[in-house]
Amino acid sequence: MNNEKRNLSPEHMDLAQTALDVFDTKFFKALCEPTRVEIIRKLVLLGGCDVGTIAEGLAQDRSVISRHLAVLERAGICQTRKIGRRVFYDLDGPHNVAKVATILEAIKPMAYLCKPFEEISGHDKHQEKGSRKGVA
Amino acid sequence: MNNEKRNLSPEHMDLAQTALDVFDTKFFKALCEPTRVEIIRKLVLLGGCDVGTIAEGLAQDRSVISRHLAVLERAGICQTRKIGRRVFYDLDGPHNVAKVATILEAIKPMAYLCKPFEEISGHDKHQEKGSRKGVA
DNA sequence: GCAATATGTGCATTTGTGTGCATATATACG
DNA sequence: CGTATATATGCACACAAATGCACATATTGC
Repeated sequence: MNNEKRNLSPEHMDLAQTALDVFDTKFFKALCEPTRVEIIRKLVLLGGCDVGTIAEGLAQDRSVISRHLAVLERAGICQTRKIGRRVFYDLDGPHNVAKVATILEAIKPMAYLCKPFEEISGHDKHQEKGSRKGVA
Repeated sequence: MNNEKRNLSPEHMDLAQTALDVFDTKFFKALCEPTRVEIIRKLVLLGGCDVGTIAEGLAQDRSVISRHLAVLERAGICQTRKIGRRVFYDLDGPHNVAKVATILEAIKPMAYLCKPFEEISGHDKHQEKGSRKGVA
């Protein structure tokens, strides 16, 4: 377990800090669930809908859809508006696009700072003999 | 549960199709885990490392880190190279940036196609009396 | 007021995931 | 060859998340 740090340049440190700050766990987690993705698809197609309409045709119980919608809202992916006894959910498109754009900007330096095995291939430590073939 | 679909324009259907096709569940899922994010941070800082070095200083057992690295690799986030008895993991920066860029391109139309409650506010159905205040 | 409808919540069950330990496998070293 | 080191895997356990049912709450319409 060698501990010599190689890439501790300001650029790398900034990338490690900035990039991972924008990794909104709640945002990613909300998008991991197949049912939630289906809900998003439906919202794209139908626009703002009440819970009953969204749950229509989906396999899960309305209460489950309601919970998923709450997750999406807490992640900032959609907004709600109560009209009478119904609660309408709608995607916050500008917010979602802005969030992904922010992430992209933050990780962009990774494209040239984290090229896989760029330095290790030319490195002179830890070479077990005859093992480094075709490194590049 | 009204079922009248409102936004079934070609643009919305294309968005629903294209955008959600690029929602790589494996990719998002890999980024949900705090430990995996820490691993990524370490890889940014140190560059390509063997498992032992990565696990150094982290709370979890090496075997756990090894598993997390396997998840990251299956998600395409990092690549591996075996050198001797060690396995080096390194971030695939170009791939990761390209993936996020693809997602951003796919969801961009959402910024103007999914403005929350744009149509519902002016819609004439489902108005329970006196409930729609300040819609906009 | 009461019945009907829409949504959210408590609870129990199931499923999935992270974790650590022990161990198997692979490679290096002597 | 055997021993030491590095990594991955099998297994068991803990904990979180998804699910469905029943029910509470809120609102409409009579």
